[in-house]
Amino acid sequence: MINTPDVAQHDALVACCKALASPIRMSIVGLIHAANEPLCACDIEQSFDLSQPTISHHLRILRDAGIIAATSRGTNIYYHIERAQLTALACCIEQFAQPNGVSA
Amino acid sequence: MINTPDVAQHDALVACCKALASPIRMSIVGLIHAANEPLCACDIEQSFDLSQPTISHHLRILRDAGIIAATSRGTNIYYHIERAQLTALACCIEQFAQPNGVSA
DNA sequence: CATCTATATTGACAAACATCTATATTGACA
DNA sequence: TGTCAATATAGATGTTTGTCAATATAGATG
Repeated sequence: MINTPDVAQHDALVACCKALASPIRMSIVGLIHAANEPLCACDIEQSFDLSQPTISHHLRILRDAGIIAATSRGTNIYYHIERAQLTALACCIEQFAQPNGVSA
Repeated sequence: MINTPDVAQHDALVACCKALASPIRMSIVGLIHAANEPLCACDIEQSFDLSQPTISHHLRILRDAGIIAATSRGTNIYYHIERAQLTALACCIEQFAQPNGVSA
């Protein structure tokens, strides 16, 4: 979650941007969003022309940033979007678009 | 501006995130926002313990992503935030936080 | 328990990035 | 025009990132 004090917030903000700063990871998020339901890693892998470990790596980065979360069922691992985190990120960015000193 | 067709929008989105995916660049944006007025490069340089060319480099990346814009006056170059771009970015991210198929 | 499937981890390597020093450009002004 | 101040560009170098092949782990099932 992005809402903590100054420095930590700044770091989390950067971490989220970093996680989304890749065409592949942005596409993964778009894919899960478009699916409107959790997707398992194998579904995601099939959408890209990249090796399984590479996708696994990108999923971990998104997970570490708190942008997606995982739920296991049997041998499958399903990923869903962490809405609160993305909303918080969007708010932080929107702040920069507002004149300073304006609360809303 | 982020609002164009699919692929271009995706790329612009990634480009913006990439530009913000650095503690220094995020701080630069925060600095300009906090100042509430355009800041010239020399002001920005003084806030960091980095060489002038390095800051210049980061400013260019932010500018190329459309997040800030420059205005020259004399020998100084003043940077301000491109609010529309950041708002567009925030909206795109917020979309991912919303269930798919919901327009508002 | 042996084996299969799904996913993660490790190690290696190339590409991209951040930083510096040195140098170039541009505008102001004596 | 010569010089100074502000900024940008170029080239070199260490660090980080993306990728793959190989291997490990964990759950399901014969």
